[in-house]
Amino acid sequence: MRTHELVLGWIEKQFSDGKLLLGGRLPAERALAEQLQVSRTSVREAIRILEAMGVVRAGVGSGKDAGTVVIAEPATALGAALRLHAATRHLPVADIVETRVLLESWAVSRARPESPALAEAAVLLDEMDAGPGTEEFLALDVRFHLALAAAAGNVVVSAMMASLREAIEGYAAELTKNLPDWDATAGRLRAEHRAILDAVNTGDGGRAARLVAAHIEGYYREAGLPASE
Amino acid sequence: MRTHELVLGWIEKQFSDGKLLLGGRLPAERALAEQLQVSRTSVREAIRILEAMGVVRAGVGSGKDAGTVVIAEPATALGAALRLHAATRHLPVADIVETRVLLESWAVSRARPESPALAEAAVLLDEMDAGPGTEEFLALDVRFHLALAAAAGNVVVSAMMASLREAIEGYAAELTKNLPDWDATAGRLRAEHRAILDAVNTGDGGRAARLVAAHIEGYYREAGLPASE
DNA sequence: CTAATCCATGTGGTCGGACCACATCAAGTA
DNA sequence: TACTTGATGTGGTCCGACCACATGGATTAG
Repeated sequence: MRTHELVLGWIEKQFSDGKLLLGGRLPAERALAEQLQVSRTSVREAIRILEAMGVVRAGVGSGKDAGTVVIAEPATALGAALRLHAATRHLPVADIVETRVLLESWAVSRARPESPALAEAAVLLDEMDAGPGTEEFLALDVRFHLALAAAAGNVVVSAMMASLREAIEGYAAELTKNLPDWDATAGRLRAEHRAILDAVNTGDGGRAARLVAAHIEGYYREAGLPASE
Repeated sequence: MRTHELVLGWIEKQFSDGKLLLGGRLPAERALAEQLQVSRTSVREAIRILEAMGVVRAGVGSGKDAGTVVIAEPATALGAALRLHAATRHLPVADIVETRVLLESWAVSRARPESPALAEAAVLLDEMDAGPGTEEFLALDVRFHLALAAAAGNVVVSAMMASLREAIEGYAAELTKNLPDWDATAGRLRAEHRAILDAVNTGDGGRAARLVAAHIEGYYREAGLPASE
């Protein structure tokens, strides 16, 4: 077993033993190296992996944001992984979109009308009505869909949705350029958003699921989603 | 921007430009360091991340399996990420199980009866009838469910399912110890497997989805899935 | 006494060099 | 011909050094 894997195992054990909590700090790299009797290099490689996994964040300097602190951002890891594999052309974009439809349909069908995330979603829709630019509109769109997903109360599904979105973010931005009339599309999207949110708020999960599936698939179809290879 | 991120970006660009294909090799660490005018340390940190993401595999020595070669194992990355976050108690096991039910139900409802993966699944069921030990039974069970998922033809869903399974693998193994009568449970699971595969083979996706959901939820309920915190 | 300045301290980030273990392959040898 | 041996190239590990940065206390100017 390689040395950095040993370090990784030690740190993971600290996690499962509850000795490292969210917001807590790992020992300093030099201290950890001495404690585990390994080189600082190996400690750093382990920390690099944890950082890529969205489990810790490394900060220089001293004080508040310094040191290596424990965070909880699973979407970071999933997003980076999907993005990399998409870059290698081994994850068909069509599969990613299909998975997004699957997860999001489920999420809205399970969303609880009393969830505070829905109130946030409503605010986002108002902002989208205020006539933002294309880029801003898309950013709000992402947040709206994530808020919808959050209302289902399953953090795994939320993280996966966020990561799918991140993985095809650049791709989606490219697609908007294929649209014949952005203003018309934006108007349609806004209306569909209202309908989806309304269905969720009235507790009609089935209708919300159908609407959101049509919403996503319709968008990619209009923008010219290429056939899978 | 940190140096290893620069290296990461360069390599990712090679991917998206199609200059690095599956089975291909990255330049040697020392060569890459010189080419990008960075230290070998930074190159190694970037490679460590790619390795954790399931994008490359590093091998020592020379010849066939040596060097850093490009692979495509997205499930590795997703699984490791979920496992780590589960260890930090920030991913409720209940959410993971729920997501597994969601993905697997969808997969079997979409499975194509003519898929070769189903034939493989049938073989696995025969092996499970041959009376393997508990550990072996569980290993076959994993492969059976993955084969079912593969029949849906969506690699993203397959990868996510595999990773969910990996994340709670140790946990599931613990659960079996809670079972009052393993032989009885194993017999029931085998019967349920047959019913699921039969539903898929006859093209009854709806029934297959209901069966698989009940199959998974029933197992965790029997084994005493703790309430989410 | 107050306020600004300066510096000691500790953190991660980067670098270059060295050595090791390993696997292969070619040259040399029995 | 068959075996041995060494050269070569790969990743794995370690060490020591220096840098940039942020803080906090000591020092100094007002």
